Order: sequence, then structure tokens, then C-alpha cells
Amino acid sequence: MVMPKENTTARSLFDVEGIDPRILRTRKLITDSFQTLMAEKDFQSISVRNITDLATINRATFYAHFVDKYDLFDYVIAYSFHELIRGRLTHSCGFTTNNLRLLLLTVRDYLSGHLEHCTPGNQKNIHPYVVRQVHEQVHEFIQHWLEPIADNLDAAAALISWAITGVGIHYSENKTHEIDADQMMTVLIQGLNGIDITLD
Amino acid sequence: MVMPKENTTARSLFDVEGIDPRILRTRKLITDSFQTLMAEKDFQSISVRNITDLATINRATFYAHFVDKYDLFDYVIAYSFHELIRGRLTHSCGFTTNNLRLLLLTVRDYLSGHLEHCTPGNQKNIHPYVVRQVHEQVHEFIQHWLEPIADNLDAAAALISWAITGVGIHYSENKTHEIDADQMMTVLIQGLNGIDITLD
DNA sequence: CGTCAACTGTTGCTAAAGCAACTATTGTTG
DNA sequence: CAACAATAGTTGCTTTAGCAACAGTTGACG
Repeated sequence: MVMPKENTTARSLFDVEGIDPRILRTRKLITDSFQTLMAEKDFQSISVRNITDLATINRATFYAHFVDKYDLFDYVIAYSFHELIRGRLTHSCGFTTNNLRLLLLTVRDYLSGHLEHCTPGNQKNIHPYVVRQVHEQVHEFIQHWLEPIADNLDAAAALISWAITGVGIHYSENKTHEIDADQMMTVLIQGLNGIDITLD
Repeated sequence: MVMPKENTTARSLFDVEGIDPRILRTRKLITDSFQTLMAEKDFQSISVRNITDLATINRATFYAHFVDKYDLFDYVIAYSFHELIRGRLTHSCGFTTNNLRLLLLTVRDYLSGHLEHCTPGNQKNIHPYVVRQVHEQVHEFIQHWLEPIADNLDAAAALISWAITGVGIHYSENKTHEIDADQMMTVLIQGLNGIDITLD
């Protein structure tokens, strides 16, 4: 089985321009199937066979698109979060207080929707895979915003992206303190001033 | 473009056993797309491009499955009628009065659903393509039923299948005289006795 | 009338998806 | 424990679908 050729010139992970429609269709069949199955049973009890049967594709084809079901899970999380964020922010709209707050709220809202799927005990918490993928997307935004203004780009992007993701996790797990978002924004901004980053 | 290889050992036109799942999927994408478009606009104003765009398949692929949109139309009609009839009758259940009545009622009900799509004037009537396909399916049933009992098979099958189709058209176009179905059945049965065919 | 745009049907070539078969691993049930 | 069934990945080869380009047709509009 030969791997489908990814579009190497694509700007983003989810940019579909110029990709063979068969790849897009198969990918959609797989992710739709997976999300349907996730709605009715646990992740661990879903087999690759389940997914491919429901998607009406060959099992070998699955492995041409994803390494395994964990890889698929990563992709689905990243993609759905990306879609949500795309509806609220544009990639090129810049590093402002308001955008940071928007990003923070988006993270919180998205993670809130993923609390019920991952309840190992009585404690509701978020699956680490979800956190990792969400952070990755946040990081990408921050890095893109900081590029023109930050000297120590990597450190600053890591700090801010993790700060936002962390706060998002906190608020998604206990939704009672809406007002603290502004407080946290203040702390964040002051912290950034300390490393010579200022906001518009 | 090489044509997909039809399953030559298939018992029926719509038998799906052993056919490459890509063929089935593509066929479904095309027919679903077509039926969606038919629900929102006129047959003549639907282009092959419209169909393939909505179906997310290549235009050339369409021609690997169907000769043109008329061919597709035939297929969709025949298939949907076949599905309806399959839910009410089995192919091997024999030539009885009750089965003939069932067949007649199925034809009437199916054709009733196709009146609104074909209204050239104020007169509601049925598209000739629909009639042809429906008759073909009815004919197949009748021929299969008559095979073990009729001497002059072709003539008898033609007579009965057209009689049923014709009566079906009549009742679908004016639904007021439900009771006449039984009268027509009587006439049909007596006519058949005249050519040495008797019913169980 | 012409010309412009869109559609039809067809072709050779390329790329993706299906299939069968295989090894390896994981349960699970007597 | 052994034997069984089911799943996970992988591979070589076959079949189907996409693509781009072409000539021919149709229809609308100035």
C-alpha cells in the first residue's frame, strides 16, 4: 500500500487546496465514522475495524492515512478545535489584548465540551491528548502573532501559549469564576511586559 | 478511463454481492446527489457537472458508471421502485390473485409519488421514463412467476405486466375510485382464463 | 452575426483505494 | 495451560477514480 501523497506546499495542516479529492473524502469518511462511534462508546473499545467498516473503506486504507487510532484521535481533536477557532479568530489578526481573551475563551469552551468523554473516576478532567492538541493549535496562533514583534520568540510563545491553555483548562473544569478571566489577562499582560513584550 | 467491471455473475441488476465497494460508494454518491438536486430543481436544468460537483466525484467517473443523465435517471427510478417492491413482495412468492393485487397497489403508490415532479401543464401526469422503468420491473416479476405455468410466456407476461402498469397509472392519476381495483382484478383474471392461464 | 462561456463526452496517464494473505499480538474461554 | 478467535499492522498486486486536455455542442448576449 502506497501512502497518499500529502500536499507539501500546503500552508496549514488543514489546508485542503489542491489535495486529491479522494484523500479528502476518505479522510472525512474516517473521521465521521470515528466521531459517530465515539458518541456511542468508549475510545478504547473502538477498533480500527469498527471505524473502517462504518466508513466503508478498506482497513489498509486507514493505515495509509493514520498511524493508528491514537493518531486519528489527535487529528480529530486538532481539526475540530481548529474549526471552532477559525470561526472566532483569523490567523493574521494580530497580538492584542482582545485577541488573547478570545483565544482564552475559545480554549475554555472547547475543553468544556470534552469533559464528559474522559471521566475515569468521579473527578471530571480532560484527556491529555486533547490538551496537547489544543495547545499545539494555540501555540501556532501565538507564534504567528509574535513573529514580527518578539525577540525571544520561542520562549515567549511557549510561555503565552501554555498560560492560555492552562487557564483554559482551569476554567473549563470549574466554570464558576467567569470574572477571573480578566484578572488572569491582567497578570498575563504584566508578565509579558517583564520580558519586553507589549500589547497593542 | 477504464470502465468499472460489473459483477457478471450477479443474479439481479441491484444485487450488490461481491462488487467493489468503491463502485457501490461512487454509485451511491451519484444517485444521492441526483436525488438531492431533483428535489430542488427540474431534471432538464440539472447538468452532469452539478451532479458530480455535489457528489464530490470526477466528471469522468460519472461516465464510467452511466451513459448520461438519462441513463442515471432510469437507474434511479428502477432502483427506488425495486426497493419499494422488495419490501412488499418477494421475487419467488408465486402467481396468485393476492400477489397481483399487491403488485398493482405498489405500482399505484409508487407512481403517485412521481406526479408532482412532472407537471408540464395543469394536467398532472407521469414521466414516460418512469413508466418504462416501472413496467420493466413489473414485467420481470410477472415473467418469473409465469415461467413454470405459462405456455405462451412472452405474450402472457406482456399482457399482464402492461395491464397492471396501466391500471397503476390510472389509479395514481385519479385516486378517487379505490374500489375499482377489485373490479379490474376480476377482469384481468377472466381475461387470463381466456388464454389458458389460471390463478392459484 | 459572432464570440464567449459553459457543458458534453472521450482519452492516456497518474494516484488512491481495495484485496488477499501474512505475521504478530491480544484476549478469552474451555 | 492450550486453543481459539479477533485484532493490528504490513505488503504486492489489481482495480477504480482523478486529472488535464481535447474537440464538439449549445445557448445567451451585445
